[in-house]
Amino acid sequence: MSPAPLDDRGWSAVVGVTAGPHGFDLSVCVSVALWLPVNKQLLSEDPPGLMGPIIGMSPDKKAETPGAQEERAGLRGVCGAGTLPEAESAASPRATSLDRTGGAEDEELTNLNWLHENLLQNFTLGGPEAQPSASPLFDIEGDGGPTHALSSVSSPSTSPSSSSLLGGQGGEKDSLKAKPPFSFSLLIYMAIEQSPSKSLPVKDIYGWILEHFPYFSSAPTGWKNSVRHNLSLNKCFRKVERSLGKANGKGSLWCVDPEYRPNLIQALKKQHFPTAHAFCTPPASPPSASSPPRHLFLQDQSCSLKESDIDAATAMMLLNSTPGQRAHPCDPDSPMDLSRPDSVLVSSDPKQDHNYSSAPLQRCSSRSSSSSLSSLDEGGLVPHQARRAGSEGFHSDEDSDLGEERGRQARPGRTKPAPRHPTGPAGPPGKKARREAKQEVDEELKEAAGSLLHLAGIRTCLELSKHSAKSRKLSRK
DNA sequence: GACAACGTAAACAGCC
DNA sequence: AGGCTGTTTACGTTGT
Repeated sequence: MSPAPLDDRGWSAVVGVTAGPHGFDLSVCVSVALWLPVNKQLLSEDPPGLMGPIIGMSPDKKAETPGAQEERAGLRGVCGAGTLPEAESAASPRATSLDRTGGAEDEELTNLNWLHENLLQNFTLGGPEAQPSASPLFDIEGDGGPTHALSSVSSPSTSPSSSSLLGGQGGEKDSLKAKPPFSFSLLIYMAIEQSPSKSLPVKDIYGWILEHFPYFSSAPTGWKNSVRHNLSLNKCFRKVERSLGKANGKGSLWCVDPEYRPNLIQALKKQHFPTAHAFCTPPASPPSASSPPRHLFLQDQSCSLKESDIDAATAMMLLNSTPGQRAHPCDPDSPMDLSRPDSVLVSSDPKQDHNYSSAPLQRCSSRSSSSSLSSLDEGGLVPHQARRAGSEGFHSDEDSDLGEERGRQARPGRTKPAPRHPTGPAGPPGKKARREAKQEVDEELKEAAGSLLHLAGIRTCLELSKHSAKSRKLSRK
């Protein structure tokens, strides 16, 4: 099914991919820019019209006031301490240009100027200097303060700017209240990823969400329940005990299970891309003169990019967490250890998203259709370790302290191993020529993906795969 | 229609 | 006692 350019709430995403000078060379300009409503019509409507699915929420429910911000300040200190590694060392309190654009009014809902000026730097796949503490999505500020892209743009306290993130002028007041196009798990993921220590107490997660998605400030309190529900149920998130004797020790810290991060990344990717296509065809209301730079949109050349290219590019972007840059409380060894095959696997299987209980199996069942990276999977890169039989909750074979601690149980009906349909080189017998051609294509894809990874300084077992592919090639000769 | 993902609500227990 | 946190169950909606 082809995705609608915009969802029913008028949200869309901006995903920029600029092919480098060498075609597949996407070394730099892969940018993603969150989301924003571009449907002016929708935005100009009254809130109920804008809210879409959430209309159904009972309006009588008590609105939550965003009071978590001051709490957040207090909690920040907690995050980096205790059982968690000191990850904030790289914190570099700096005010991005976003801060300065707080009062800027966007003339157009589709004016992506703010995006260009404020966010792109943070989202580009530039060199290491570009992202001191890169996150799959954001330029995570070390101090987790309101200096990062999103918060500075959308902080309700600072702003009109939030409206710019949410769509700019005019109906911003309404758009502010628009439900973000992210699932709770993704919101949580983003919150956690943006924290200096890559872990947050629930309260901070609330705070982050409130800060960046003001919609929730006026939403019924049920969303908090949903957040907790997600944290508890979603295997992507792990609970990390606070250090003993810590003041404010109520509750635990939550972090993203590195093993499941690819799933979340994948989910994020999926959440962006369908709508991203909207930008292939210019929106109804064309960007103003101060449109974002060429590389912001797919348009032109980018439109001609194969989806696989885009996928690969996205993966590159999302994986823009150079090894060693971040410490992860849950997995100090490798926050996003790109040397681990499972860390780079981003499949296009919708079932692989992230949720609840089937993630590990889902990963195994990566169905690679068009994604270059997925072709890695085909290339035998599905990590053996990911193929855990009956993996429920956190696997017993990994850091048992946490795994046992949570004792997540199987959700009946939630754990159905998706059948894996390998589409690898094995083709119909007797069609030697076609088979070889297919293998050639596969190998080209692998090499292309490898180039991408190489450009990002990522070494994965793809190279091994390449080697083996070449070996196979040689052995065939 | 089945299924999965997701959202929401609610009950409950434990802790502070 | 009340609020917060965490877990669990249930159900509805939506998309595939």
